[in-house]
Amino acid sequence: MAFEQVYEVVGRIPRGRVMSYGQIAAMLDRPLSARAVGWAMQQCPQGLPWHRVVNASGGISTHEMTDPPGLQRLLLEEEGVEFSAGGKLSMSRYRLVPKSRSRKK
DNA sequence: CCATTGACGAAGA
DNA sequence: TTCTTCGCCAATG
Repeated sequence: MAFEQVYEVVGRIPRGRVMSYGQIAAMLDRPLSARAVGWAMQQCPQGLPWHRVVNASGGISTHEMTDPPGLQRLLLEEEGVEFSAGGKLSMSRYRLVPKSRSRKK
């Protein structure tokens, strides 16, 4: 699992759109490496739209140690992403679809 | 080299 | 719908 690839994919996520760790892993031919992707994000270099990466549930999984709590949500809302009452977003709506790069259905 | 942990995910209760 | 369990990858002790 080349973390560089992970960073590259994350960098391709357009504004107002998000991707799950598992989705990124699958994009790298490693559908079962979602956790490894998370590890890569833990060392995400600056200048990367890491806030566009959320878990498959559309929730925020960041930990306050490496990232201020609530920051990711604010950044996403800044891009027009609407969150549900549960602090989660409509993955089916904001999820970036590979190859097509359009919202699902 | 083996065991534990972690920004995950899908399935079962 | 929410919580728990198991599986997978990479890193660390």
